[in-house]
Amino acid sequence: MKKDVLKLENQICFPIYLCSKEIIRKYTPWLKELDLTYTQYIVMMYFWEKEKSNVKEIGNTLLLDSSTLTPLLKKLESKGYITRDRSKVDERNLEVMITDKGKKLKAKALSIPEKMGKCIDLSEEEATALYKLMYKILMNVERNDG
Amino acid sequence: MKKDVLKLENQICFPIYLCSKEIIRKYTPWLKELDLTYTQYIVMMYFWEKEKSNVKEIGNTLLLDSSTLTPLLKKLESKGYITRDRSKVDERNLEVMITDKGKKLKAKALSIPEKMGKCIDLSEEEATALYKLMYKILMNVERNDG
DNA sequence: TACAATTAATTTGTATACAAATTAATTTAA
DNA sequence: TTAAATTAATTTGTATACAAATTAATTGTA
Repeated sequence: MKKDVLKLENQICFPIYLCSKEIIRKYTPWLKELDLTYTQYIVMMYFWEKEKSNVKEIGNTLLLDSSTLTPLLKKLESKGYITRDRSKVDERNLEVMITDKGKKLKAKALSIPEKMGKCIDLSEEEATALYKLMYKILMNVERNDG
Repeated sequence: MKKDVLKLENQICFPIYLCSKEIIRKYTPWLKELDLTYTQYIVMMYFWEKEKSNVKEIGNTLLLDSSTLTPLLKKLESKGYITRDRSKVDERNLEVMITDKGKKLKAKALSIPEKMGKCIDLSEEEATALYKLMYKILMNVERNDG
């Protein structure tokens, strides 16, 4: 009896997809207190490390299409967390910069990683192994295409 | 110097989110040949195992909200892969059933898991470890809520 | 047995996601 | 030096996702 390769149970991608969704669902109420969605939170984390950037750079780091970022960044701008201005050097580029309000938001987010950590509840070794596997897959998947 | 818990690099959820997205992106062109999206593919895999179901059952298995499934199932119906009919026993339930055309689609999908496996490119041990970790997280995250 | 509570699916509203087409600015090359 | 090619961001179109509200059917109970 040959193994059914299309059985859901035999898929490795399916649980990754589920995990991603469930984790984001878990974040949602915590992020709601900061008036952020998960993707907006990722973008804010990016700006807590890097004061100034542009759409292309953000997209390269977060693996988000510019067409996803454009409305998202407008949203963050409307909340006062970032500014959006065309570069004077090259007007094709949009300079995106975090505001003071955006920087202050970080303090409110400080408790979230620990809460999520408790929720995920992996040992140090498990988390490290998972981390490595995820980046290995990312590397491999990206190997051949753009 | 204390570790910055909000650094993107220190997040375990972020690479899971990236992996999920990148894997789905990788599936897309292969599934396009079957006229399926990734979520539609998941639902079809479900029906390749279970001929008949309903919205609630599908949602419980695939962790998809009924409001996501309603339009998706209508789409699969319009492609002729499933049928949708109110149960005569309890008209609240929608009986969803795979068609012959839907069953035949499986043959065309048979090569996809191997292609994706090559793309992910993990050893047997790595894949097993990852699989276990994903289901552990799913279990843990679901522990407290509904 | 009516009426309240529950249940299943749908609708509505908001926010991703990404491919493809478009726009506008800059660079390359004939 | 100007037309073609490239580049960055936006717009458009389609498809998830899920919470909250709604609708319709069934069940529980006073």
